[in-house]
Amino acid sequence: MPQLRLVDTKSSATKEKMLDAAEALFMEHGFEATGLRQITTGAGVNLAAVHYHYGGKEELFEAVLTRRLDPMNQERVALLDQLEADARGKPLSCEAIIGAMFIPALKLARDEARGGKNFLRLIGRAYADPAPFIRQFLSHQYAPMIARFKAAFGRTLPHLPARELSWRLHFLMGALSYTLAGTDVLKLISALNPIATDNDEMLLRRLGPFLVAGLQAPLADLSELAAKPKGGRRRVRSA
Amino acid sequence: MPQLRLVDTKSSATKEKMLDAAEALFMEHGFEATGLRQITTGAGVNLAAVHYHYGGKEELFEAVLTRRLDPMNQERVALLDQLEADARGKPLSCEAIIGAMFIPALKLARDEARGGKNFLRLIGRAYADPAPFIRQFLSHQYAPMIARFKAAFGRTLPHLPARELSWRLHFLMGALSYTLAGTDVLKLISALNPIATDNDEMLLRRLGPFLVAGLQAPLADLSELAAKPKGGRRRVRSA
DNA sequence: AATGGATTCAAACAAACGTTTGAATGTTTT
DNA sequence: AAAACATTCAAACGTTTGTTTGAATCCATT
Repeated sequence: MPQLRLVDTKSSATKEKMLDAAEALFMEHGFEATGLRQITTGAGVNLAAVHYHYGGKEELFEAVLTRRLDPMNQERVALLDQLEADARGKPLSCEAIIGAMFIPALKLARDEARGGKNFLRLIGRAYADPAPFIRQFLSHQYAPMIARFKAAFGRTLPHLPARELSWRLHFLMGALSYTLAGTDVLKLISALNPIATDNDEMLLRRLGPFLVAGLQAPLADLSELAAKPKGGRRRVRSA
Repeated sequence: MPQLRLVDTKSSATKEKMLDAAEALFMEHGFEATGLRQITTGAGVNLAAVHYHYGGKEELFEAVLTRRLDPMNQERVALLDQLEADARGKPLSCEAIIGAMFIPALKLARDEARGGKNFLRLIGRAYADPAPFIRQFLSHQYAPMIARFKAAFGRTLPHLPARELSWRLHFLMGALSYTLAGTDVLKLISALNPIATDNDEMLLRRLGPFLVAGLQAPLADLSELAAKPKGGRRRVRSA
């Protein structure tokens, strides 16, 4: 039997060097815009090492994502399990469930050694990527966690129809993903500049109430919203 | 003097054919993954026409976005102006302002001739793109509209501190962008499948209450959220 | 008909892409 | 020491990339 320790630690040396370099470059330029030569020279390894250790560029990208996403989602589910165990059958609060989703992500965003905010930006970008292999990978990666949290929200908000809950989770993921990614254009607009000065702890304090209120919102329809002024005055289509 | 009409209509023929083909391909594969040769053969024009008419790939991409975004954002602002004129000094409702943001986007999403949903997906993807020229272009394109809407929301929610409002607009844009883009991974997950059967009108009815409630949420802090169970039981860090 | 500017065309450009190869080197087992 | 395996290496593979060029073509004006 081979000495697994030594073999693994050595091969892992180059493998991890490539992961680190690939992560940094994917974060900065995205998947398509990053070349394998940038990665390998950045990692100080040979070009062919990518195919030897991972099989190709796509598999390397998946490995970059898996290294961070897998533990984070496991932590999310574990946190939720813990909360539910502590509650002993009683439904959790919205705040608690949101926290279980948010805190592991925030911890990752804070940890510069694990990619920090830029890694979440990379995920946010991957979400919007039309490449089939990325979409397939992400859905496979997130499916169990999402299902788990949907069930938890369902117990906390029993009055909410299932489809409505699906939508609100959809909106929640949107706001959360956008916020964590932190790449959106709003940051570049002068009117919203003060955002940059906030720290991460503040962020949850602001996003939390927003999401809780949204999840608990009444089901009232918005028919009046469709450009019909309340006063009954017809809108004039001026020439 | 040359007959501008004929010249313009002729050159516009190829220019627009390229815009159409580029739009479709950018929507399907993204900016980086789309080649100029795919675009020009798809449009039935010569490869060099891209550089002759636009100057390069990046400028063509900007032209694709401008053609749809410019009118949409103008319509948003015009709608808001109209609402405020009708209100005669009285602050608008949150629903009304959200509608002014949402309806022009929804109209674009519905119009298959103008790219439909896929075009909004393209925008959503551009938001997350790290390429400097894209980020610079989008911020320049959106800045006036965002500032205008922020002022409107500020009048409607005077109790909200300016920074808090910035954040909530940030969350709102996230949820809205995510929803309109419709590309996110949630759709691929079986637990959330029924989403696909909804129509667009329903969408605003669901997103509206969520956002309104979020915007009007109280400012309460979420200190208890930080993984501290209410019962006072210490969390055990099992080995 | 001839001139002039606008547009299209086929062809080639250098550079970068992901991937493959086969020999050289390193490391562990027989 | 020798054999067997794992890893690294430089080099080249064939494509594809965005861009450029210069001649050909079109069209309106002179």
